[in-house]
Amino acid sequence: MPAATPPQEARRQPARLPREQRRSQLLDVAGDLIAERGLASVTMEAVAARAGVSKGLGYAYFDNSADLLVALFDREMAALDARVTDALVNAATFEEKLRAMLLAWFDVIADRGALMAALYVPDAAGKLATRRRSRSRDVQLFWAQLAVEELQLDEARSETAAAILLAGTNGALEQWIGRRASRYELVDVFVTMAVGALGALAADHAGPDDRDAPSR
Amino acid sequence: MPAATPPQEARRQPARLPREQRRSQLLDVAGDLIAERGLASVTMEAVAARAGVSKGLGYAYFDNSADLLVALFDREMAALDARVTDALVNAATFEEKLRAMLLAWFDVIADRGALMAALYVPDAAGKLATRRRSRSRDVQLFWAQLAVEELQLDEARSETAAAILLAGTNGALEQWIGRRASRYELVDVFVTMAVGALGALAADHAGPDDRDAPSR
Amino acid sequence: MPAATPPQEARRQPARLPREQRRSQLLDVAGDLIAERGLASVTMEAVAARAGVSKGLGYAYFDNSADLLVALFDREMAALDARVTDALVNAATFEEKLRAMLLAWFDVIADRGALMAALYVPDAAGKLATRRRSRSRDVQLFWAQLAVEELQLDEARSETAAAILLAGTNGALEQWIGRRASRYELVDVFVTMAVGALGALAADHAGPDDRDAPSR
Amino acid sequence: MPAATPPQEARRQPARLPREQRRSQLLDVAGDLIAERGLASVTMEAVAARAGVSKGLGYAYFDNSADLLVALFDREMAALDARVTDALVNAATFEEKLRAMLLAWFDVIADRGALMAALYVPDAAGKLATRRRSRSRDVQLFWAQLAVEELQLDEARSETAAAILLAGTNGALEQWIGRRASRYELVDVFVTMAVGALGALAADHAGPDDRDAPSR
DNA sequence: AATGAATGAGGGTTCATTCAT
DNA sequence: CATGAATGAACCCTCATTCAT
Repeated sequence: MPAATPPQEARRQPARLPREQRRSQLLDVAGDLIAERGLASVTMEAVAARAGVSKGLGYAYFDNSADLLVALFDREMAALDARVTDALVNAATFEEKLRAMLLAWFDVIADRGALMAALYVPDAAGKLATRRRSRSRDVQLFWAQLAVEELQLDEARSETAAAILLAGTNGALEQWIGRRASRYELVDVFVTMAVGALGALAADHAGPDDRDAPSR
Repeated sequence: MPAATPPQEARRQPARLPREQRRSQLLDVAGDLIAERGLASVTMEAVAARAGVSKGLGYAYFDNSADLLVALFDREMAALDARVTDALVNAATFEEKLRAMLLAWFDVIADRGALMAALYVPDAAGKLATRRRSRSRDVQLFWAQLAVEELQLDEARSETAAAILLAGTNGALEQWIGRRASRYELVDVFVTMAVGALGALAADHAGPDDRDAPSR
Repeated sequence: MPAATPPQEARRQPARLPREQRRSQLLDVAGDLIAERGLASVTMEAVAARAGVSKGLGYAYFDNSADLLVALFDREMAALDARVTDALVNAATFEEKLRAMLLAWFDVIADRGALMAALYVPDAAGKLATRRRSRSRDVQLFWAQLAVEELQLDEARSETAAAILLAGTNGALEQWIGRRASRYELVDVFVTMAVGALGALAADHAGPDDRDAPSR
Repeated sequence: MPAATPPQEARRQPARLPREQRRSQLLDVAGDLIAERGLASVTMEAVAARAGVSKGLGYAYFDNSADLLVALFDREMAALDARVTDALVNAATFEEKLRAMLLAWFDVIADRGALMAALYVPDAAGKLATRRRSRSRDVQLFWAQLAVEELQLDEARSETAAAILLAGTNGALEQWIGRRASRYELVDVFVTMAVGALGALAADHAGPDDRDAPSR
């Protein structure tokens, strides 16, 4: 956009800012952009314009645009983890933990909705995708471990089960976003299903030991 | 190596092709690109280059790259549906159907692997996303209906459950792609979990009629 | 435009056509396009599509798109000339001739309005502009000659006067198109002005013979 | 001549330029292009190439080529207006004003010749045409008003007369450009004609009150 | 720490035109 | 006479990124 662009957005903060504050402001702006216009709208140029700083400044804080995205992802996920960790403190049983985690998760989505959705969704491209995958794996292992400890599942199946359940939360999320069920209904159904599923798995495991034979 | 630049890509076919064949070739090429470098790598230019045709030719077949993607999605999903439909013919119980569908699905993935993964994964942008969402909803309703009929779940929870389970298949898929489990193990685990989950849901529903009280 | 374009416009005439008829049809189509969407919309592709023939066919009739435009211009101008010539037959005085010509001209514009306007307007580019200029010069000389004969103006000034008056008709045309005056009012005003202007010129010429001296 | 390709165009100035200066340079270049190769030759790319800057730079100054053209038009017309306004200061009678304006106008054309011609000529397309039309209307109304005040013409006919005379100046211009008459001859002829034309109109108006009867 | 001019690559799109069939 | 696949040039536009100040 050429000639005489008057400042059209909020979040202007022209003057010199201490490093951390400026960095944080840029991330905020990127987050707003994502929430409003999607991941693809996060260009260094757009972020700078909206932050009211010059085009080049972003590069003093992030090596390139992919890095900016990764930094934002890390910040948001750290916040999410903090909430989940908090929620887990008071949960005793596996079911309670599951429920607590889901509620915490839904809380964060309710707060930073579109942003989280955009960040959390897999799309295979770039550094962000790599980071996301690595995080997903961590979360998956955390839950797999929990299932091993609390439900005595074997490790391999526990991991698979965790992957499936975690992916399943996306389904719940979509139902929620599509306004087809309330947050509490969803958590109830999900927890019931998860407990049922893991129970069945534990039972199956205890039973017929011929996992590679006849039945298949 | 001097002079004579060798043909750098397969699939070169500079000659005149009948319309349908060229169209199909362009879709193939787009599929290859997706599988190798992700959705975002499908530009009209890249497709043309790889197909060994001129930049402009693609526009004689697709209005733009979004349309090309939708066309590819439709083609691949039609193939998937055909296989799944075949598989369901010989399945009697719900569990058998589930297993049949999953196996058919994995078969297709085994064939067209990364492509399917990339196409099937949710992201936020463009016509493809719309198309995908609409399809997902259809599939979800199909399974929800099945659950209602065969397991006597109520409709609302059945829908939610279908959404969760369908999303869960993505988890299984990732495990498989990450080579962390075999196709058959995954299907076993998934079916066991699904049956357990739906059973728990049916039981829960039949039981305590106070969906908003004590036990929760 | 790709895939399955159904015939959306009239003037289809698929089968083999005698040469002159096809040529004429293509010119008609080009004329329609100009009238509806302006000169720039006349591309070989658009003409072919609207005529319901294949893209390449136009080149069997016109060497290139500029030639097509010139051919159309010639055809339309020939029609205009025929009308004007007709109108002049019954006009005796210079004033009558002027009036007759203007009315004939307005008639044609009323008929083929937008097309004539687009064709007749100078825009400096390409063969069409050249042709238009050459025609304008011819018309100008015709009227200059008339003024010399009937009003005894000297040739040089007569030519200039003709150029000015002819250009002036564009002003009248714009007034008409802008609906700011009726055709008859415009002709009246124009004829009055033209006669007054030429009379003043004749008088001036007769008078002070010092065309390059004091008064200036 | 071997090696060392010489700088092929003047106006190269690769270095960093203050914003206004660069903008102005780009307009200059566009003007040159128009004068030499017509309106249609003004593409963002051609302007950049000729200015010796990169393809994208133009977009930092103008949204697109249509905007660039409008900016150029505005700049040139402002210069023209300034000259005409100057010239009018010392003119007392209508005839003197007319003459002053014409001379000022011819002066500007002599300076920026082909450019003005190309910009001032009506064509059908885009923002430039809109701008030009609006300006033409303003100029027309200015002269119409003058004629009303000084020659007691009625408003409606005065407007029409102004439109015709203004358009007529294009004819004079063409004569000049075609080197068929000198600037002073043209102004003389034009002024004589204009005064004669308006006089005739005033007389006609005063005379027969039956504008829609016998004589026609 | 910050600006803002400038580059250059990448992708989009349209058409005139050619040519094998 | 007619089709329609294919090319290639010319434009359009957006950004990541660099760099002198």
